[in-house]
Amino acid sequence: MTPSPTQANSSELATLVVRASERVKSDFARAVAVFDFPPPLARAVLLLDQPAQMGCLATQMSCDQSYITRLADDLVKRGLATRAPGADRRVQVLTLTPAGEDLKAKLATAVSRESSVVNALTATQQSELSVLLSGIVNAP
Amino acid sequence: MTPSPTQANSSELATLVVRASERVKSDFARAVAVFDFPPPLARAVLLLDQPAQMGCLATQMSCDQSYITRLADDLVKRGLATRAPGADRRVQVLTLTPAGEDLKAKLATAVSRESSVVNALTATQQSELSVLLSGIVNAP
DNA sequence: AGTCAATATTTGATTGAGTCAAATAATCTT
DNA sequence: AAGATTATTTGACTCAATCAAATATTGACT
Repeated sequence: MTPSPTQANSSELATLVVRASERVKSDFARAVAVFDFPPPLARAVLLLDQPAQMGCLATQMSCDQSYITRLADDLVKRGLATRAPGADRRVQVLTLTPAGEDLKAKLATAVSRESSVVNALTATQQSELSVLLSGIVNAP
Repeated sequence: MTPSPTQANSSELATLVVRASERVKSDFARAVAVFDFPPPLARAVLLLDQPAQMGCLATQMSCDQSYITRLADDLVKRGLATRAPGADRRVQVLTLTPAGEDLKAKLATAVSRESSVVNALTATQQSELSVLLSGIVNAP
């Protein structure tokens, strides 16, 4: 029995998903490289909408908390954020400095400008894509 | 001016693409973990349809050639492939051993069984997705 | 008040996936 | 035959991220 076309194509489709993601990531990396910024750090800056506690950031980035500690070290060293204990003094609250807010705005613009997702698809296509990918992400 | 809905959603869509890819990769990793197999090595095995020269494999996996050297070392050490000089004696040709072919078949089955892309989308949805992602991947 | 469990962050060590540069070997061009 | 090109290999290294253990604080219970 020859392999069903569905099976052959599904593997190609899986690699296409991965390649699209690599494209998204490289768009992102290229956009932030201009600012001499490692992508994970840029991601953290863009997620800091309001002062956030570190564990929360770890959840959003779905990574280990200890990794956030190191990103935060870097942000503070660059003068882009401050770390201050919260009301509950176990937690540390990260807050962007004015320089951080400033950079965040520039990053957002650059990232959006470089985004193939934005540039290559119409709004309609974008929402179709969103539906399909949600199906994958939310699969059991 | 409030940010246009398009701009807000495009960043979400970008992260959705990345999350879908992470899902695809973790499906893959879970499928091959049963065989005590690092994902990149499994990927190489699945790409070895016919005897292939190493540089070619590097192109397919879009990675540095030297990385293929190390994967090949591992495959040979595990008795899954042999390395033999080709007609052009600069090149080394990788060929799956019977054990390698055997494992490859099992890997293919397991990977396809675990694939959310297969399991969560209808055939029609899969081809729609393919069109949209190609648009991203082939963007200028 | 005092103890015990749970939560948040930090540090040091380590892993995995890969790159880069230089070395070697073989082939092609002239 | 010389020099440029191509394929692979090796050693050193980077980057993103995790794990395990340590520390500090809080909450719950008695």
